[in-house]
Parts: sequence; structure tokens; C-alpha cells
Amino acid sequence: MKCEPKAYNIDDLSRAPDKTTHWEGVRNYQVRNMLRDEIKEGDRAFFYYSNAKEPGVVGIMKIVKSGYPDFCAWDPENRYYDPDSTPENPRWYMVDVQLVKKFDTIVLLSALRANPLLQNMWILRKGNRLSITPVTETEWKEILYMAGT
DNA sequence: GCCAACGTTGGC
DNA sequence: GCCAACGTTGGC
Repeated sequence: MKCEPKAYNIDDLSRAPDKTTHWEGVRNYQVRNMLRDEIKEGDRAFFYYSNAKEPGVVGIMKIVKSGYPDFCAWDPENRYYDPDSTPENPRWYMVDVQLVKKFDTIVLLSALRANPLLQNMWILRKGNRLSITPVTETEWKEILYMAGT
């Protein structure tokens, strides 16, 4: 799950009550569908820094609440406001995530790219712009290994 | 800051 | 339904 560290970083999550936060603001239909239909409570996810000086994986989160309507879309003051989404007919969804572990060191994007075992990883594919992408079990384990955990 | 890649918008 | 124009993402 991508996030720009300038907007919200893993230490912010670490300081959050219960180390838990809403993963709000997804405004892409493909990712919306994942949040609404596929991602389940108990699932694990990597916290990935995008658009950062040093992009890469910085830790592990778990989904503690599966997809429900993104209420930020209903608040005109919110940066993610979307007048076409209503409580009766919500357009956007979010999940709640909890920090499981912050890695001792970031696993850099350049390291992901350099690892042959990860060559087919979704997030590394050319032109990929989805803010949430699937990770296979093999990839998951390899990244844990790279993180030294 | 640049720019490739992709999604969305809106005229026709 | 097509497609040009525009906006966004995100690595570099």
C-alpha cells in the first residue's frame, strides 16, 4: 500500500491511537474495488513510500477493518471531497490498518528491482500507478528476508 | 523539475 | 463510442 511520507509516514502510524488509522483518499476505481471487495480483515500489507527521496518498503501493517465507505468524500472541507459520493450511494471505500512492524531499515525500490525473485512483482511493472497492488507469498517472504526479519 | 504512463473528461 | 486534451502519479 503506497503512501507519500510527506503526507503520512510510518512514525505517524506508530503514534496513532492503537497504531491504527483509516486508509482514506483512494480515488481510483480499480483500487476502490480492491478495498471494497478483496481486502479482508486480518490481511497483511506492506507500507510503501512513494514519491519519496528514497522510495521503498518501510514496514508491515494489518487490515483491522475491511472495506467500508470513505466518509472523507462527504465532507466539503476535506481534500478528498467528492460531491458525487453520498452516504446513500457511496462511491469510494477505505479500510483501517494497524501497524505491525516498522523495519529496522527501509527495503529500497532499487533493491526490489535488483532482486530476480521479485522481477514480476506488480508494483515494479512499467506504468503501474495503482496505489495498492497484490503481493504473492513468495514476494512477501523475500521482502521480509531482505528487511532482515 | 522533467516526463512517461495512464486515467478521466467532455465535445462531437 | 471515439479520441484529444488535460490532470495525476511517481521514478529519476
